[in-house]
Amino acid sequence: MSDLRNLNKPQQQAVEVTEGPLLVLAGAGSGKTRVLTHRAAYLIDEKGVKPWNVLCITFTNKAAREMRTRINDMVETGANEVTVSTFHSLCLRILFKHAQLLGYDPRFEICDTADQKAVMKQVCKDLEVDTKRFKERTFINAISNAKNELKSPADYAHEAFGDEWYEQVAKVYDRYQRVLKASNTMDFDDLIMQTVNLFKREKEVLEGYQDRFRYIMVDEYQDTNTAQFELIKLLSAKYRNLCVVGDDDQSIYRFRGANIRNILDFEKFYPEAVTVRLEQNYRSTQNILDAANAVIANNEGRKVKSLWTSEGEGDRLNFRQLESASDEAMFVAEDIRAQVKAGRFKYGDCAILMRTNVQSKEFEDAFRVMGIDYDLVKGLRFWDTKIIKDLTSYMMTVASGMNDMRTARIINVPARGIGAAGIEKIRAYATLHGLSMLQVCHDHVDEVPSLGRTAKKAKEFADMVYSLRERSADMSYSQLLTSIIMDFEYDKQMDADADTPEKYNELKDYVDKLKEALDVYEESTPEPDLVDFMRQNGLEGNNLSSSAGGAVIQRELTPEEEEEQREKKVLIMTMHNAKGLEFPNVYLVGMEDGLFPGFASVFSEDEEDMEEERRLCYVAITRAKERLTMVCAKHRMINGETRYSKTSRFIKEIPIRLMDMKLPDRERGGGGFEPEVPAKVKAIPRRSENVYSNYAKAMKGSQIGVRGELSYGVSDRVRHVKFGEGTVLEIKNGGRDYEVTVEFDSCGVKRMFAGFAKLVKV
DNA sequence: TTTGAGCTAGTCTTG
DNA sequence: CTAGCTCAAA
Repeated sequence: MSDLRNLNKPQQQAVEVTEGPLLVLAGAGSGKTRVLTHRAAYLIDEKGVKPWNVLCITFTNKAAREMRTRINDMVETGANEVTVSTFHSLCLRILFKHAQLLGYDPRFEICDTADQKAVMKQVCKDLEVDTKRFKERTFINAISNAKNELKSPADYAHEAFGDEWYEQVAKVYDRYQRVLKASNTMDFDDLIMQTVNLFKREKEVLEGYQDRFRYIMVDEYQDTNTAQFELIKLLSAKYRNLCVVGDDDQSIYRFRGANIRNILDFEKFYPEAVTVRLEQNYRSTQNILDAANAVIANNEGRKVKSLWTSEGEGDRLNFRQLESASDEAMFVAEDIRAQVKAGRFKYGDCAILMRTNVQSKEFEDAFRVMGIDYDLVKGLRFWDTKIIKDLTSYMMTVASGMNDMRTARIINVPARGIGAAGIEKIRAYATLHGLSMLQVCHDHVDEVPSLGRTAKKAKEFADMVYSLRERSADMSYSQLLTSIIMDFEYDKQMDADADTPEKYNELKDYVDKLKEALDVYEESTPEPDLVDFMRQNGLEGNNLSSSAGGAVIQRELTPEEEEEQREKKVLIMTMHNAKGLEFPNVYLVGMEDGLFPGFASVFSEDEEDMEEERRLCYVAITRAKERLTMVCAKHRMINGETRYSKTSRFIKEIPIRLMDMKLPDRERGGGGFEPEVPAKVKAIPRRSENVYSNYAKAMKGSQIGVRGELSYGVSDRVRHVKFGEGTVLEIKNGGRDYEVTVEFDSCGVKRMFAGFAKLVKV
């Protein structure tokens, strides 16, 4: 049960304010999950709130699971009655019950990312959109943004004001939405938007849920978008017991619709709101926190917070500039090995955090060379994998064949002579006659005009489906899957998809994983149903990692596996992926202007872009518990050309007193790699003046194209590797580098930094 | 219809 | 550089 003595003062306050709106500004590592779980327990055990009146909303399944177990551990009775759910699965459950009111069949399916793409392709073709000019991907993003802003196709068209692009999006959006509805499907954004629509339209339904969820808590509130904000606003409108927990400094998902104003303006929306700040950090040393505080203090739009710990200063932060990207990786690998040898950290205590995924390659190579086990956390999700999508589509087609999206996906996988043109003809005939594509293939192929040879192939395919359907009556789902792979020769496809033996094994692992998931589902569900299985799992975003051994494991592990991983494996992941995690020994890599902060934010007019990047830096720094090392390279290959970069401005925002230029104590292990550092740097004792001068030297070494080094001036002719020849219009001293404006003969005026552009006078 | 050569574009990413 | 996709030849 909840014991408030385990909490610090602000934490206690956050737990005890149970009535009315409450904003908890929870800095990184300040124990917000603790507060949330204690709060749930306090409501139920102390305030006598019924468990089923409590709702906890999170963003990720992982967070929901964690919250669930912790609430179960803490709440004395009825913990299972507390609703702990992600936004999407909450909405899914609500829509499930009231789909008819919105004109959907209650057995609607979820359209995931891959399905979206297929639909969009179709839509663009139907509307004869020039996909060279307007990319499918861009439309999908635009539609997603529109839905996150609760804009209907009509709203969108209304706001287009004759702008060609917006007009185009409005048309595509409208068509896309019709296709989804016709196939009784909702995409992820629909789940939220349609629930909001439902609540706005059906007052009694809304009131039912308001009475059900009298106490609402929202985690990671800074990541909410407009639709989610609206949803919460509606749900909490009657009782106004809304507790939101978040950290505006950790808002790093603007690019996918998160609206930081939701948290910044919370007190404006709810004037009676109580605000609690959690600033005591239980994760990192004071030096790490000071660095994080110093960096984030450069942001304008934020609620001022300052993290502190009672645990002491700890080590200073390490910074090193290496020559190239591979040197950077080798340096990190060597440093990790030295730390492990010294007995200070285990491999599993170490994490490499990078800005972009492409940076991982060098580190993988370095770790492989040094024989260090690692895990690369990929953004790829299990249910989004081609093979899983194929196999589940097969299963659904064999089971019912009602969903043309799924049938179309696999009808020619592996290739069996039914090409795109043939599929279109079958689809057209099916829509015309209100049949499914599978029915057409089975019963009406000869009526489809000009199918030619394809007709026979399509019939054969349908016959196989029907034959397996009959035999499948007393098969388990996993047996059905095995039969599918045999009957439809899917192993041929696996061969085609895998160019290496490792890849092939990976695919086989996926098949086994799917079988396992099917078995588990079937055994634990009284009335197993494939649509239900798909719906549940479609929302589960298990991330995958791939490791040196080629084995594939899911990110969510059993405790034993997790323990093993902690011991043995260095983790490589993006900074975004690291949010919410913590590691004793952290490496921030690629700390270069143009990489982190990224290109776009450096050149952006919008100051907010740089601020978001800085928040990401804040998130990255605060992942470290004990030791933080930041590294960068003077040059690296980006998009096929060598790019020279200056040290990240974020490094320069960290006070020098927190930095340590000392080299790590490395035992010579015969790795054959000697970092390129002047010998005298190693010998210098750790005195601050010297630290400063080394620091300054390191900084200076990174200055490419400083004053006086430009070989050209205004109105000179210059050559650029990519853009060709042009005339220099303007040279501006941007402080750290020159900003050069050039009019290129072939592609017009471009503005660039001299250090990046490598312009040559001609 | 299939396959492979050539072109293009290139943050981050939950459900 | 390289992954992913389009288009042209077989």
